[in-house]
Amino acid sequence: MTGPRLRFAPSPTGFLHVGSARAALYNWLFARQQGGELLLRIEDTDEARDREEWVEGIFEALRWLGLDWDGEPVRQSTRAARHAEAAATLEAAGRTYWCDCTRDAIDQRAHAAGRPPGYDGFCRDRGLGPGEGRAMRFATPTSGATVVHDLIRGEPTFDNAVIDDPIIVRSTGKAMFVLANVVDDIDMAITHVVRGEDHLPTTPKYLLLWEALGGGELPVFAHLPMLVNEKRQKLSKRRDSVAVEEFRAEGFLPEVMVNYLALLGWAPTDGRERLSVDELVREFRLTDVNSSPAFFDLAKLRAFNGDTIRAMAPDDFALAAGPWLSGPLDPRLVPLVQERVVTLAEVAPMVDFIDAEPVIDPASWDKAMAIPAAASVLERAADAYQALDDWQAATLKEALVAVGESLDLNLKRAQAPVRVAVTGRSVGPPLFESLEVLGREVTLRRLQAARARLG
RNA sequence: GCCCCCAUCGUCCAGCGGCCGAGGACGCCGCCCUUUCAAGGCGGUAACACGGGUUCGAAUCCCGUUGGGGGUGCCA
Repeated sequence: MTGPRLRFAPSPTGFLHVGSARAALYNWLFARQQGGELLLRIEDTDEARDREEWVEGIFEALRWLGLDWDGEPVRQSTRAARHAEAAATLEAAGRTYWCDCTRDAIDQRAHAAGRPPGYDGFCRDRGLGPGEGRAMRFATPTSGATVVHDLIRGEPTFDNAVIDDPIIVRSTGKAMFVLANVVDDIDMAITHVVRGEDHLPTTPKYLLLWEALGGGELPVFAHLPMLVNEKRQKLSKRRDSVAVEEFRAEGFLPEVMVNYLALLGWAPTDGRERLSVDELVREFRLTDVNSSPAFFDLAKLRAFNGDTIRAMAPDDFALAAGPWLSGPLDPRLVPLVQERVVTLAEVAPMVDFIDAEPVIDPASWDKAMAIPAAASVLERAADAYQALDDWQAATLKEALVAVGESLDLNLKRAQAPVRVAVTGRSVGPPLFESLEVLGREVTLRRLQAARARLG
């Protein structure tokens, strides 16, 4: 007995969004845990919307997340002959008919008859043959019921009478999604179909087609809860910015994405939330996945990312942040910055004053320089730093404490003008370590420039 | 309209008939620490949608209501 065979079957119509990534992850976790296989199928049959660049983007995003797959990805577009063959089989078995109804005609008939929208089987018995503007429909049973066996949802049951006859071959001769999907799953010997809940309503058609094609043992289904936005609507590529590639660019860590995504719809029962990939593979249970939709909470993702960054070895952190920086970050500042960022992209703006002249933030300036003694602080700090023997954080701090005392200011207040003068902002890494790295010359120049600016 | 799915703190989860006067995490609030900002420590706020059943006992099972979502394409 071989392991289960799963598939992730995205259509290349955009970036990989987090909902798809979550589906890919759950497929991957289950396959890896069960010693099965995860196949990749690119459903590129929508010429109007598919773009080749998205295909490579999907591969790249999956690789970044650490989700690998078995064998070469299957391009659905290369399987047209098999789809046509399957359609011919169904036609020969008398399970199909040709239809020349336009969408308008269908709608008008429904409206005129006061029936709900949807195809009415108008062409079922017209005996039409293939031809211009004619599509092939699959004749679904008019009685009985079709049951979906779903690991997550139990057994959703659909009356066959309410299942419309789907178009399976377009008038162009190309297979529609349902047919291609079923034929490919049969040929790829898929045993478990793990996908979004949005596919559940079309699953009975899938099942009926599978049986009509003699696909053999039916796959087991697991329809995952949708990922929703703050309005509790299904995440959409257009409306919501949720591309995996974007999170990557913003400096989220791949293991954090995987950890967080895994928890959207599933959790171990002991309450642990920070799980390694190995732990996820070991502990994940498809049957324990929730059935209710989950909101993708950026705040929690950020919390996880910050935690993980802080837990990194400083060298690893510096290495990881590299791509977001123009040059190397002084080792003395690495741990200080590491503790203060949530994403890797936040590193650069935090230390930009080191290598470039500070950009003065007006609000910070106004607040720090508002105290009457600000000018004196800058002057005396410059004097003290000019005379300082030992240019180190500890002595720099001592000297400024003394300056503060001479002006009756505590360090909290005395450091503010210096910080803004040197970094341009009121927030940033610890001041004295920053000055140490900056060096005497630059520090003095910036203190004097700020003093001059004060007038 | 019709079909299907869903329903525990603001959010994500735990709970699978008694251990629940409901637990954890994120968020939020307060306090402590503190050279800014963080981090850290401590404490707090906050939920079983509603109504019927079943049962000695229900957040947990059943039915209904309400609410939300998805589907209903010659898209996938």
